Amino acid sequence: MAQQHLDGRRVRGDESRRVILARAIDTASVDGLEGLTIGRLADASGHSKSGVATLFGSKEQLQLATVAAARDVFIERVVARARARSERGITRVSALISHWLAYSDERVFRGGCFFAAASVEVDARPGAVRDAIVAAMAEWEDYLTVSIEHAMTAGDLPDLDDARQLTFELVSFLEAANTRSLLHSSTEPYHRAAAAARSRLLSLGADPAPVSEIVGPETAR
Amino acid sequence: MAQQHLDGRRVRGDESRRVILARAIDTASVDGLEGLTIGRLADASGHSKSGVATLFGSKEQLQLATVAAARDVFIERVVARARARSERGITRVSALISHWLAYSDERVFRGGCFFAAASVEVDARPGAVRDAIVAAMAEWEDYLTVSIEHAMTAGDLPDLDDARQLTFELVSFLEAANTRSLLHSSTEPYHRAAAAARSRLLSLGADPAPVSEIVGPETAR
DNA sequence: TATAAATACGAACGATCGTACGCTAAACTG
DNA sequence: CAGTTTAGCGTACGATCGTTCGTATTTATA
Repeated sequence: MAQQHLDGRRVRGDESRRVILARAIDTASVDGLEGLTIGRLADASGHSKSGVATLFGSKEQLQLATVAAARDVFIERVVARARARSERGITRVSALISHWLAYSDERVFRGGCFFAAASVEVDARPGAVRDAIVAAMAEWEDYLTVSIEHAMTAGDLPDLDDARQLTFELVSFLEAANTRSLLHSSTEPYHRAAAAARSRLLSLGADPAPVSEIVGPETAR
Repeated sequence: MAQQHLDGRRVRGDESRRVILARAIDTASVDGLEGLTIGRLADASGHSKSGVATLFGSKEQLQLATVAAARDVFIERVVARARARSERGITRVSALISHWLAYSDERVFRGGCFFAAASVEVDARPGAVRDAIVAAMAEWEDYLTVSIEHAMTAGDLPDLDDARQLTFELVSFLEAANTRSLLHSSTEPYHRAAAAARSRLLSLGADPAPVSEIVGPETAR
């Protein structure tokens, strides 16, 4: 899997990149990917400006590395945790929703969901960065769609002809809650999103028990 | 209402501001309010850089004027048109949704809905610009909520204890459709949003006839 | 008619941006 | 051991940013 011979130079560089990217994902979630600047990242991480520039090559490559780092965090906080704590079926779908809300509410990124911010920033601007955001979001929505299809196969949900429609509706609630929580400095939107997702799944005849585990903040965990 | 004595100087300045702001709302919908620059607006509108600076005073005031100009466009394209073409009740609610989708789909702003872009940009950045965005969005959501309450009073919808919950769900669909249409250069998300809103209203027992008038692109109008 | 206000311009300011160049030190490769 | 690659720094470049200043022009006001 990993390289056989660890290159000490690359190890050092990877660690530097790791530290810098940890700052970058927070900064970008607040100021946007365009708001990332090499100079400020250098100051914040104790490197020189040209050092940061060397480590990433160009601003666009820095942005792409930031997207990749944010994707790792998202997968760990939402997908991996939901997988570890739920079985396939409606329970998994509920867990994905609940962990997404917790991920946004807990401000894993300082400016809320990184991809909610980035997708809106780049949606009208073609380029490699936009392509990376599109790919990451498609990955997430595909995973949620497959999870819904598993719930259908398990008989937890009726056989919808278009699981993607339900995915669209659920992620709509999640992203709207993220933005409104930030705009109004309130956790109420998370409760609204949880209630909306719950009632939508119940309207499809899902088992009320796992669906009721879609929770907003306060009671989350 | 208006001033009695028109000041010829102000008339000239207002016209200049009008032309500049027409560019600004399009630019901001693509590059964000922070992406607005006085120099580029000057070039695009045939004014000098210092001329634009004089007309607006500061960049923040330019951003605030841009938000106000975008609000005017939104009210005309969505609220005023829906009011003119529908009666109070579920018909009005459907019209608001349908006109919102058309407003986004027709790219009244080059980068899609101005407020969808701006709200996500400023949601984690306190300041006067964010306050203006919050106020404009609250105005819109309040209007939709009141329209829902009118539909309830008219008996078109059951008496929900919380009309704002339905508002949250509906605007979630609209904004998600806007972003996804831009990200994927597709009109499909508008059909998804229309279908989602339709089925949500039908699940509340609304009259299928006016609800079916919530339409995506192609068939819109 | 004198004064003030508003539009508009050119020029310049200090700051910050992304990038490039030259260089050193360390680590790997033949 | 010689040569190459990578990390990292200092410096400098041209571009663009928001803002300020001085000045001219037009219009309104006293």
